[in-house]
Amino acid sequence: MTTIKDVAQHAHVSIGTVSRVLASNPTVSSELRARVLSSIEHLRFTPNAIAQGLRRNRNAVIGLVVPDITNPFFAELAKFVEGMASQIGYSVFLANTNDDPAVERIQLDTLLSQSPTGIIIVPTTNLSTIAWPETVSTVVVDRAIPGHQVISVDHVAGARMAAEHLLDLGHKRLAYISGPASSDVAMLRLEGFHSALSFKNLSTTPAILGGNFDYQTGEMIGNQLLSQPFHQRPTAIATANDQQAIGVMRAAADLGMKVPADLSVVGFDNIPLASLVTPRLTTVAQPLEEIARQAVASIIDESDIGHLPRRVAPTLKIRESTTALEG
Amino acid sequence: MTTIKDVAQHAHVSIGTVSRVLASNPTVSSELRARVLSSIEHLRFTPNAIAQGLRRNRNAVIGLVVPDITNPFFAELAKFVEGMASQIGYSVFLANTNDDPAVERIQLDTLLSQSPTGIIIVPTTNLSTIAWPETVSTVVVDRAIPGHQVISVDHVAGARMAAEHLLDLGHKRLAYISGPASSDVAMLRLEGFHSALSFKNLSTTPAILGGNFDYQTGEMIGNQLLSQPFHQRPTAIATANDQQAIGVMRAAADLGMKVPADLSVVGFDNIPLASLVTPRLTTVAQPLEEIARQAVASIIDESDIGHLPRRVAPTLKIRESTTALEG
DNA sequence: TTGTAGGCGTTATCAA
DNA sequence: TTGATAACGCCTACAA
Repeated sequence: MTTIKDVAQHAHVSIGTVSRVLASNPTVSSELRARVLSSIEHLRFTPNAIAQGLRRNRNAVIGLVVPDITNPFFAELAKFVEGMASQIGYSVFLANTNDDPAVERIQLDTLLSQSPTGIIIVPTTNLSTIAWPETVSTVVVDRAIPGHQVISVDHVAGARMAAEHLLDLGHKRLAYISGPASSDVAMLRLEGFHSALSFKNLSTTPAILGGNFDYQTGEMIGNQLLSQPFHQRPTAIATANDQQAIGVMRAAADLGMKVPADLSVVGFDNIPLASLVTPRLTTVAQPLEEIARQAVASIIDESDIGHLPRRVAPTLKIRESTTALEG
Repeated sequence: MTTIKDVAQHAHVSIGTVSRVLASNPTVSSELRARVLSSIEHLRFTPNAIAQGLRRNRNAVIGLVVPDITNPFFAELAKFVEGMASQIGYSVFLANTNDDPAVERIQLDTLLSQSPTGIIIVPTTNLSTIAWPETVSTVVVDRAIPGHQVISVDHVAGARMAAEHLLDLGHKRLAYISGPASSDVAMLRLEGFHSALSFKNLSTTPAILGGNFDYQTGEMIGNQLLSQPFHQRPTAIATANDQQAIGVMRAAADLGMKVPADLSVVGFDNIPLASLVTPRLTTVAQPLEEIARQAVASIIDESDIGHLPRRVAPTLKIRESTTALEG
């Protein structure tokens, strides 16, 4: 392993000078700078990030903590975060919590022991018990945690858009599949759904059922909902995320129902898969790249110390899984 | 930030002693050990991984380099790797290469600057130009790279199983959608497909078409294949991975064809989605958890220095997308 | 403008 | 069995 010392010897300068050209310190003569640069090139020297980290008490690393990287939504977030981070020379730690607070604690502890520059987290708990070193900045995605920077879509507005879309299509018997009651996101989206309905007079109150943010929940509750007699079952179902929506479509297919002819379905998140299932899923899109961009930026850029919650606007992607109610 | 020094003061011992209890060094008296342990507890001390890394010239970190974390297959690999790593106190770096050799180089450079214990990589190039420090062990997944430990599924056997399944069902006009010719994996799977056919006498030679390992390729080539006149188009299509297979099913649906009645489809990988699409996809399953287990183990366990390629056996998951040829 | 030296938190070697 | 102390590779006052 070649060090700053080797470079110094090779260029016939002191290690201080090498360090300064590494830091682009302007106080070094162009002559020496050239010599050092060529030595660096010649020796294929890369500064030891560990040593830099120790010295600066801060490693060029960003921690990304998500409930489940297998969830396409988080995978995409990870892709964007990793892309932006590596562009500026940062590495990213990936940590899965499996939605388990105990695991989350441990993950954060080992992450913090690495002195990351910052941590981007989609938390499963309220984190209040964690001792955050002041040196590591954090960005919370999707959830509001007191004392931390927050970035997320406007969940309420998004769910409202979904519900309004269904209502505009003439649907009256709606159902909503929510996420776990312990999830702020689930509650916000549910609130959005409700707020849209409060403007209309519906002959029947919509069924609200909750579960997890996964395919299984969608399939199970969908099956339950759609197994009801014709005149009771919903003509449209909105869900708290795309996985659930796809599960619902799966259940509908298993029951011999056609989407959207027999049933309209709207999801949330716009995961890549949403545009690939049959029929293509109408859904509320999160501007994930923008979220990742802001998250990384606010970690790197220390000038940005305002703890204002940032809400980014969702957009409704109308595709094939929704249609106007017939007759 | 509390350090080993603080602990030493609090426990009225030297920092050497604290370091020794941290290392579970048996040469420390049980009395002092107890004092130190309680001080550690009391001060909520966690050793600084960066400092340890500098001293040991090796950080408790594993690098995971994949072409695209958005690919469910790699996402699942990441989940398993991360799970096993964090269980033993290791963190994992995630790096996306986008299948770009130049990006891969840069990613590896910044990764190596962090002195990881090892790197698990699904390479896009042959890596020969990279200078690997001897201190960081590597495991290559899916591809054989001279000089590196390799773990992968038996691609040839897997593709052969898929082809044989189709032949057993009576299909005669087969087509195969391959991956990029630059990919070893694609070539091995293609070879497996061919080897199965060589046993049978087919009235027509199967169409072999190549593209990328993604939905789009499957959809595009599928469309092309299925747009042919009835008596020319294939009755069964095998693909190089599940995304392509799902793309094919998408194309079939768009053309008004039913799977499996009008067309049988077999994928490869068994991504989570495979069992959720309609119809559920018949596919060749990779034992991903086992691959992850072996990869992590061979990085941590230095006794395991044999560079034997390890091939793990695939299994065929027969689901709903394949059926016997009618008439 | 350049060089020297102290220290970041830890481990490991050497005495005691 | 324990306590000093010298590195590990780098940055940054401080001197020159």
